Amino acid sequence: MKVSEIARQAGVTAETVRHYTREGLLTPERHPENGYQLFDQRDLERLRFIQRARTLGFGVAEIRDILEHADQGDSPCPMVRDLLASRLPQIRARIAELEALATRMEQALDAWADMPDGTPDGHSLCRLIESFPEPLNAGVDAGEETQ
Amino acid sequence: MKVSEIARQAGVTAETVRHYTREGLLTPERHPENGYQLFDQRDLERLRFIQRARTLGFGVAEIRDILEHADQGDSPCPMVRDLLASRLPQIRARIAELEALATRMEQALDAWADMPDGTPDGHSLCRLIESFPEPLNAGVDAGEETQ
DNA sequence: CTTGACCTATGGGTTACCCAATGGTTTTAC
DNA sequence: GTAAAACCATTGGGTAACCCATAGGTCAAG
Repeated sequence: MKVSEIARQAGVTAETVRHYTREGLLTPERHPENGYQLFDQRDLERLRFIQRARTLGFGVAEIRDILEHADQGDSPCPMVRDLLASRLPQIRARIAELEALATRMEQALDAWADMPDGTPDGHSLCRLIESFPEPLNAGVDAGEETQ
Repeated sequence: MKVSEIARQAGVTAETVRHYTREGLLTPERHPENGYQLFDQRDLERLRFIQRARTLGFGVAEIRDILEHADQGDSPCPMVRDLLASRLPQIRARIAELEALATRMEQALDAWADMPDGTPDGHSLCRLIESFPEPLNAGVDAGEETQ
C-alpha cells in the first residue's frame, strides 16, 4: 500500500501520514528501487489506533511514547490512564477560559449596542474597547508591588 | 521610558513589548546613540488598549489593523463590532469541541475503571484505546465513497 | 512516448509569544 | 575609577499538528 492508499482507507490526508511517519509513529518499509513508502495492514491498524488516541486528546508525541511502550511489549495502559486523567482538568480549565472569553465578548456586544462609533482623537482610539475594564493583572504603578 | 519600564507598568514582559513593536503595534522612538527603544505615555495607553483588545479575543494582526485605522483618523469601531460578532460563534464552536472532548475523556476513564491493563500482542496495542469507537469520518473502505 | 496522477524531500507558514546566546550599554557599588 | 550587576539589542529556534508550494523523480494508461 502506498501513502495515499493508506491515507484514504483511514480517512486522513497523505500529508498527515507522512507527518506521522516523520515523527516516528509509523515505520513503513521502503521500496528498494524508488524509495516509496510501503505500508501494510499493521500500519493501517496502527494509524487507526493513532486516530482513536487523537480523538481522546492525546498529542502526537504522547502517542509515540504509547506506541514505543507497546512495541517493547510493555503495557502502555497505565500511562494512558494517567495522561488522560491529568489532561482532563486542563481541558476543563481551557473550557472555562473560553467561556469567560465568550461572556466578555457577549457583554461587549451588548454594551456596545447603543454606543456611537466615534472618531479617534488624541486620547481615544476606540471607545468600544476602551469602555472595557483593563485586565486585572495590569497596571502595576510605580512603587506598588503585588506580593 | 525604556522597554522593561513600560512592560512593568502594563503588567507584561519586556519580550511581549518587543514582540508588539516588531509587529508594528507600537512604534517607539530610538535613542540616537545607543538604539534603545524609548516609549512615552501614549505608548503606554496604546499598550493598555492592546491588552483590552487581547482579553476580548482579538489577534495581534487584527489589533494592528484597528490601530492603523485609528491612526489614520478612521473609526475602527465598525470593524471592531464585526470582528467580535463573527468571532463569537467560532469561540462557541471551539467550546463545544472541547466539551465533546472532555466528555469523551470522562467516558473513557469511566469505562476503563474496571478494565484490566493487558499486555500488547500482535493485534492489540492498548485495549483501553481500542475499546473506543473510531472517528466517524474514518475507514472509507475501497469502493465506497461518501458523496 | 506523452500526459496525468502519484511519489520524494525540503522549507516555510500558521499563533503569540518565550528563551538562549552573543555582545553592547548603563547603573550601581565599592 | 572601575568592575560587576542589570539592562538593552538582535538573531535564531522552539512551541502543535499539520498544510502547502516547489522541484524533480516514477508510474500507468492510451
